[in-house]
Amino acid sequence: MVDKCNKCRTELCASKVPIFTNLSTEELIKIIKMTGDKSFSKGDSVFFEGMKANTLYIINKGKIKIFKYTKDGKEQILNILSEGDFFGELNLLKKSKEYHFNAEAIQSTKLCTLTKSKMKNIILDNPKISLKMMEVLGERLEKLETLAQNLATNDIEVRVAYLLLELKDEYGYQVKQGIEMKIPLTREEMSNYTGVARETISRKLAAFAEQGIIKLVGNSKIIILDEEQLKEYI
Amino acid sequence: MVDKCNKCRTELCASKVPIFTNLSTEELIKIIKMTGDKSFSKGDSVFFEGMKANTLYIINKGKIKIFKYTKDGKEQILNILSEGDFFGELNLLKKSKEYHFNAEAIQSTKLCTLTKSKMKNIILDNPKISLKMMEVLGERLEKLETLAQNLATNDIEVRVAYLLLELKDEYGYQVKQGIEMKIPLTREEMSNYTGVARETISRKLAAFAEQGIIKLVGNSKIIILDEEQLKEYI
DNA sequence: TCTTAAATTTGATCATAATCACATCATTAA
DNA sequence: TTAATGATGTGATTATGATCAAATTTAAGA
Repeated sequence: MVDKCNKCRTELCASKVPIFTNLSTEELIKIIKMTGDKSFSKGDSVFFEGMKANTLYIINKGKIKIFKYTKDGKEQILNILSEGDFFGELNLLKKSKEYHFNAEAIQSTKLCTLTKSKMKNIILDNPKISLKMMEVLGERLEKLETLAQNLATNDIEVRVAYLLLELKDEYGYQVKQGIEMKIPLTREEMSNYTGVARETISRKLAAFAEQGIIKLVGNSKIIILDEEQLKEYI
Repeated sequence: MVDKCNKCRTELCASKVPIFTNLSTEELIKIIKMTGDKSFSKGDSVFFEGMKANTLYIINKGKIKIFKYTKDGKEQILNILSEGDFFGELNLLKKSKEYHFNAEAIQSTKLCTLTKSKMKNIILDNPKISLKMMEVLGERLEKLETLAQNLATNDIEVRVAYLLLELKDEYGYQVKQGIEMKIPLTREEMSNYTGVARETISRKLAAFAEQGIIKLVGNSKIIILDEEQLKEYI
């Protein structure tokens, strides 16, 4: 029973995480035994900005949006994380003991949890993990730099084109017509990621569709018909 | 002669760098022997986006701005780095072999240089360095998240207030009237950091001065008279 | 399938910062 | 000190996206 559970957990959680991929099977099992589980429904909060931070979360299934609130109460989405991604990790290293952003499930989501102290032990036992983590942090930095660059751009079409290409990288798959993607974001969340009003997102998407660059199918499916033209905006 | 040089270098470079502070004196000297030097005048480029990345830079003296270009050719400043900061490090870990941003001296600047392979050796010899580096990367991530949050804010006064408070943390010192700071940024660079037009920066600063929140002295000195009121914008 | 609430789109108006043009100021070097 | 040059400030205009107010569409549940 325990074995079955461990095997199942191995397949579903720690082994999926890039930062753990260098470890031996024994190490992995040791880690898996330390993890806990938590389930969240769409719209549930994992934690809020300002809450005491003592847990590292690893996404087993589902999607999490990471965001902060701007002065006027609007949420600014910083990242959308999927299966295998982890978050809450910065607070493992820093003096600060509070999360500085909010995490909320945008789909039905299962998370594995590791306490701060257990994660520290794992890192101390396996120094290579920190190298892997640095790599992941570096990628996240680069992504945020690009986000900042785009938020600074006053040309709104550039921002929307950037959003579409970001989504493509994460959710796109080839179909006859072009690259189809089932997006996990509502128009409002697209607005909160790009800093562009919800109505303006609608209008720009409609304009792109008009030009034959994309095709809108319902609310959550977009097909990129002409990727090259989209790229020219950036 | 060599000893004197090493001692001098110890004081001026590697020992200043937070990621090296845990090391023993012998380790430090070993590292210092590996570093090279480079000097830059105000306005000189250290490297461009797309250039082959094989060097880690440590700031010995001066200031460096890190930026990317937006589609329309405007520069978006991502960070202003000072003495003790390092940059170019992400490329030590990633497959990517090219810098993905530009670095330019905004003051007369001296840099210490470490090649990619030498830095790798140092990390392998001293696993604790990677923990320190993670901490620094985490701080940089947090800063960028706040930058993104502010660039997304459509209220321009919020962005300018944020800029002033950022500058205060880095360059402010108490005087009778309030907190004085000698800013290393031109109005244009403030514009390129906040994503707000240069003229608008001028106008908003003038408005803040009008309200008695700040006092402008020449082009590069600002005194924050009422920090609380400034904070209320954020 | 039908119902219904929520999400999205569309239209009209408005506010505001970008832009352009130029005046003024500050700083550096002679 | 004075040029001379680059940086900054100011005014007027304009463009554009935010906002408000419906209308419409979508999607989930009965």
